[in-house]
Amino acid sequence: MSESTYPLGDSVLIERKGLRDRVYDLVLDMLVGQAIAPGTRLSIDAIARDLKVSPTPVREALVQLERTGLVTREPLKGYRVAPQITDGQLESLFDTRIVLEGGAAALAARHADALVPRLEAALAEHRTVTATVRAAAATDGLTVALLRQYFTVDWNFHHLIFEGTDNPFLIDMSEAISTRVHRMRQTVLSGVTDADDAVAEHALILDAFRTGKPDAAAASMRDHIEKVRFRSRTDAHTPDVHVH
Amino acid sequence: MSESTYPLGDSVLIERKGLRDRVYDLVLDMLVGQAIAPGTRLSIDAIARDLKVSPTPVREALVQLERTGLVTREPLKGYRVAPQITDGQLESLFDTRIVLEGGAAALAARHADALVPRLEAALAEHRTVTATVRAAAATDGLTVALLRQYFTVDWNFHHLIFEGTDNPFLIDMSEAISTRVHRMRQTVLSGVTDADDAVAEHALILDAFRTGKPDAAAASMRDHIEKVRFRSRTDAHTPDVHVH
DNA sequence: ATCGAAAATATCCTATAGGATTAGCTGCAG
DNA sequence: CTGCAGCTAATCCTATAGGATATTTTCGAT
Repeated sequence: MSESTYPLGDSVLIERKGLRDRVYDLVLDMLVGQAIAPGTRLSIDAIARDLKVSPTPVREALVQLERTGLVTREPLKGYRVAPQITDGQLESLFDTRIVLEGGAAALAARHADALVPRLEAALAEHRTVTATVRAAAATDGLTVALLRQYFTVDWNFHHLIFEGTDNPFLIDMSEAISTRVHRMRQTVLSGVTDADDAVAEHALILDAFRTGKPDAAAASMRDHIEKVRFRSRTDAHTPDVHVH
Repeated sequence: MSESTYPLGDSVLIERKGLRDRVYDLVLDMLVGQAIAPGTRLSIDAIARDLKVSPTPVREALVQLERTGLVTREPLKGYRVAPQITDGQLESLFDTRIVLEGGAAALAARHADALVPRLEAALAEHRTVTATVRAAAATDGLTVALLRQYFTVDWNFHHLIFEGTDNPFLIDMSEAISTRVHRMRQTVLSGVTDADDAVAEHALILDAFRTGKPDAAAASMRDHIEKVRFRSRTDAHTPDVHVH
């Protein structure tokens, strides 16, 4: 038994990617989803009990999480949620983004013809969600889920450019950046007031890609990130927006 | 007890960084040290028996190794040594290095005054080891240890520039690059015939840093890596150099 | 002789138990 | 009331055992 006789074994086939990855996804969602206080202890046994698995896969997932910078580890003392990003680290993060995403834009411009349609679709979705967010903010119906959706479509534009490079190393590094950017947004809470600016700047980047010139694409990207940096600085210490 | 009364407790304090990191270092040395055939299975139990530890720390070390790209993993099938780098991946690696190290050079130029002395020392060491390698090659006394030493001092120059940025994210990414570059050198076996070229180009980079201009530093670094790429292309499929 | 199938081996994956260490709390002295 | 010693409890780390799966070997049929 256990041939392909019973085609309804799909549900168990989905499970066939190891417990480790499922635990990883769940803990990651928990970390980027709801803002958890930095320094909170992440007990291996407690997580294992909650998820009804043994500590071993939890341990492996945390090792993987550690390399993303979301959790920190002290030997013999356990894992903790990484401390809030400092102002200095924020500047370093933007410097890194300018280097990485600027270079990625230049490389992706080689395949501009294949990339432009995707960017257009992503930008259209970005516009739509931005309008929804504005309407919700006006009627005081801004939900956390809607915020997350906005962050996703915003980052999706940047991610497409990384994928456009067709460079596995750069794509891998983009994910390392992604987790940090998400974490930054939890604390800064910007990126909602400047939604229109972001859309406009993304449109400029798209125009640059339409020209097919690598330098233009890189310059527009660097310009965009530099402006995001500036807006983040000013919005850094303003009180949070009210969210339902 | 356990105050600073007994200062001889240092030896046990060295051990106090957990088995996982020690296993990681050992396996990493094994992978970058002696060239292991790609696709070789890395049995968790076998490694655990060899190192006289339980499988758990081995498992964690392999998860960490997986993110460096040195080993691959298939769920329910185990770990293997990552396949040899392909020509396309090699080009991608050089593209990534140009983006990352070019940007790092521009950022490190901010602290050029503190960085230049270190680069001078590293370059001097690079020169010394290069002379030793040349002499050894002439007398047919080229050892693997000497080769490793050369690779180390060569990369040390690049690593200093990353550290000069004082940017934790870029430094972290530099280590991700480092393992790939080491692995590439195992297969390409270049970097020994062009030792003099490398030293000369590093000297040019140092000169650029002396001017303190970020653009000059970045340009010299990109130029260097581009030349390394070109030399790697030509040397890619030449027979191996005889090494004792 | 070659191809296919089935059994045996080795390996991974998960679960549970025990020793060692650390964090938190209670109680007492100053 | 404050500070410190000592104890309790929770946690991490390591080790071992059992079930499930993949790979290899062997045997038999064409």
